Amino acid sequence: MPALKAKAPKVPQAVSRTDPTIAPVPSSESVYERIREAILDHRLSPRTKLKEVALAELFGVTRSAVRHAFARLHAMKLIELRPNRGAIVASPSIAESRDLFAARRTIEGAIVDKLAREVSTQQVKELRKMVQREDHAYRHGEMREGLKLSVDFHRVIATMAGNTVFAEVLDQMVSRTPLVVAAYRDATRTNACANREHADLVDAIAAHDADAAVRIMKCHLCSLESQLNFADNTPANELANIFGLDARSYKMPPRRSHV
Amino acid sequence: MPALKAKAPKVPQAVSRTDPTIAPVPSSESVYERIREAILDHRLSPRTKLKEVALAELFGVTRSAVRHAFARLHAMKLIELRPNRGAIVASPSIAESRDLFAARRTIEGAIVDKLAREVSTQQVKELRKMVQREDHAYRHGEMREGLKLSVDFHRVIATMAGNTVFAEVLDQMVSRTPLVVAAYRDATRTNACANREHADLVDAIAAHDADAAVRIMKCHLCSLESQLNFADNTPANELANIFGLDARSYKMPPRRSHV
DNA sequence: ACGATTGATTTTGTACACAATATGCGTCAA
DNA sequence: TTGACGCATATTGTGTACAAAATCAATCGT
Repeated sequence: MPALKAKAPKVPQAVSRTDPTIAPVPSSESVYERIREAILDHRLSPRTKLKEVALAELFGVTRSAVRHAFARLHAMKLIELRPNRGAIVASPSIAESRDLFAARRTIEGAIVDKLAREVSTQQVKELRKMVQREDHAYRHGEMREGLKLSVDFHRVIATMAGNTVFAEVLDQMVSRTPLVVAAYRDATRTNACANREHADLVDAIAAHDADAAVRIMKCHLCSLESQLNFADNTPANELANIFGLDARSYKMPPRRSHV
Repeated sequence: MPALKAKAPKVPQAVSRTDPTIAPVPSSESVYERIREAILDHRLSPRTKLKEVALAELFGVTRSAVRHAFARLHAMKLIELRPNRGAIVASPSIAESRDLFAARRTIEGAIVDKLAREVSTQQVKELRKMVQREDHAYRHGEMREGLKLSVDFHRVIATMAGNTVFAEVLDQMVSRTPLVVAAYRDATRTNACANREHADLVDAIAAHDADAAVRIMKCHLCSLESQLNFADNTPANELANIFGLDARSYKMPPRRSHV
């Protein structure tokens, strides 16, 4: 059977020069993007193991590139790096998930407060366009596209507010949120209602009503959080989270048990 | 000279199972820590070039380890990674510095608000001890130690507040602040007065007076920021920042100058 | 039959060699 | 003298080989 462990998929990775695409983009960048997208799209579930060689062959790059991508994904808290045991898609604990939403309320509250006071008509126009596209996607049942646009909406608001530090921090938090949703979403509910709240938020911002904007944003985030089930959903992850263990490491303790 | 490229510093990484915390694991950890400390201590100035081989030989590790450390330092925004041109200590722009302080006011405000409501007597005791040690350091002229304790004070408060997401985010921001100070500090002033404000803050927290604690924290941060000189200090960095350029790349424009 | 242990295989970690790029210096022409 | 060009050197980027560690499966002892 090992015979079919063919070297065939061994792809020439010296393609850098033969590849007509622009040079300045390292191959690890695209790997990072593709894995990131997959996690945000819920195509990769929490705790999924990410094998270096498999991904390298899949994307036609070397392990080094995958490894670089892993480093960035780890910095964004999207994956967990376990020494000598590889990378897995991060699985936020319940406490961490709650903390994440609490932090988002504070930070996005501050962001919309600032934006509502300083927003330009051009920016309002752009925001309305985004809400419209998001609405369109949801109406046509394109949930995946809608989710992505919804995430982008929060990112764009953060960027518009003009504080680069906040924007960077929030980018990480917004990216982590889909992971929380994937881990704890309540199958009996739907989170498509978010769009209405986005529209209301833009109205408040357009009216320069900072207080209302802050209130709507915090309410929006609370609403998102309340749609999650921190009680008994996704039991496998739950167990692992409760005990703070990797689901695959139950056998570890015996090592020193008889000492 | 390559003779002293000692193989000696082989580090044991088998401790991984005992430490479930975040862990890229390797000997690069110590390199990361040492460079980080050096930046926080103002021993490494903004825009200082960090050569991979030099650091590798200095610390007795391989380039790979230095490279891993660079990746983490970059994630913490402590260094800048310029493709094919190496790493330099980050030099925050004026706008970025202001954004950083604004973000800290918001986040640390939220943190002390939470802490003031939930703090335990044990935690208060620990905070008072920290203030005392900091005071002791400053009184004995140990500015470097005082600065480190001052930074730690903010980190400890963030940890005590119990929101891990906030704590992580703030850790990055607090770490970046010494860089801002290094780039824009006003030589005519002293920032040793911060200690009194720390003491007042602990008093407010101990009294569970959240509003006062928030006010004092924001005031403290404003006070820190006001001690910086965003006008004409450290002219070299200033120039580079004004034009958004790397100080060493003035020769770049000629490329298309005659078009 | 169950659990622990050992060995084979898979998977990750690290050092190193070579390639690509940037940098610095010296020369040359206007 | 000034600016541009090109070569020599220095520095970073990347692929690969090897070593260390974990995983899996089958075996052995109780």
